[in-house]
Amino acid sequence: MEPKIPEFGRFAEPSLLILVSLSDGPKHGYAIMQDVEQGTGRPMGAGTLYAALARLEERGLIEPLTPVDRRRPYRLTAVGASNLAEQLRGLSDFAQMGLRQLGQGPR
Amino acid sequence: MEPKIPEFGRFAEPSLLILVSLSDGPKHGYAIMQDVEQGTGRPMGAGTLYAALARLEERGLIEPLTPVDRRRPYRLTAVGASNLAEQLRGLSDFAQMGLRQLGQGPR
DNA sequence: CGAGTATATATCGCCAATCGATATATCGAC
DNA sequence: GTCGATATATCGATTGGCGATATATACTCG
Repeated sequence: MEPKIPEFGRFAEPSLLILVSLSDGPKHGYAIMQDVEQGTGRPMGAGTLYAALARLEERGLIEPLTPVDRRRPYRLTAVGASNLAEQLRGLSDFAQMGLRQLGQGPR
Repeated sequence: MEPKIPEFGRFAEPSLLILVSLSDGPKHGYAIMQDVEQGTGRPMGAGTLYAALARLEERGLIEPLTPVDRRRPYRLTAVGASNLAEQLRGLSDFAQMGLRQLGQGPR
């Protein structure tokens, strides 16, 4: 396990999925659910989603926009975006390294 | 979030780290700890490690070899290896997709 | 109009997993 | 013989994910 890989401490799958979805532009919760389900093939339960949204906001990675009707949209903050980029780079490096070590070329 | 990405349900960071470490060859717990710490820069506590090892064994992803002295080495099973490969491929695809969407080329 | 489905958010409780701390024992070096 | 490194084990607290349930509005089709 030679190469150093950067921070991706306690990376929560649903949270990452949410951040990636939001990197496409602001969305409200339900739209994120659909987007993620459509992208992964697996639905993300409402419990998971809204809990994760609350945590992400609390940590300043996303921020709420002004609600339209019943919709409460969120967008990535600058911090959230750079944090996401860092995590994804770390994940990518890690995956590449792992695959290399497994003896199966990096795709 | 267009492209479909394969299964990597509830991917546990420490477990993945352990599997990747073992993909390099059989190791006992303490050696895994050192390997991971050296590879990530962050130490993995003993609690996390041995709990994860127990789970991985229970699920047939790793198996114990005959102990030498105090050392209880483990190695990847075939199932563990293919499972790991699958997860890493999923992670890699996911990371690539996310980075692309973030507008920062795939490295 | 009325029924049923889709949209939309919220919350509760269970369980799985991580983390930090602590315990215990052996080994090697000095 | 003491100290630090090696080695494994376990406990308690916290976090986080998941499934279920609740509630309300909007849309569509007959």
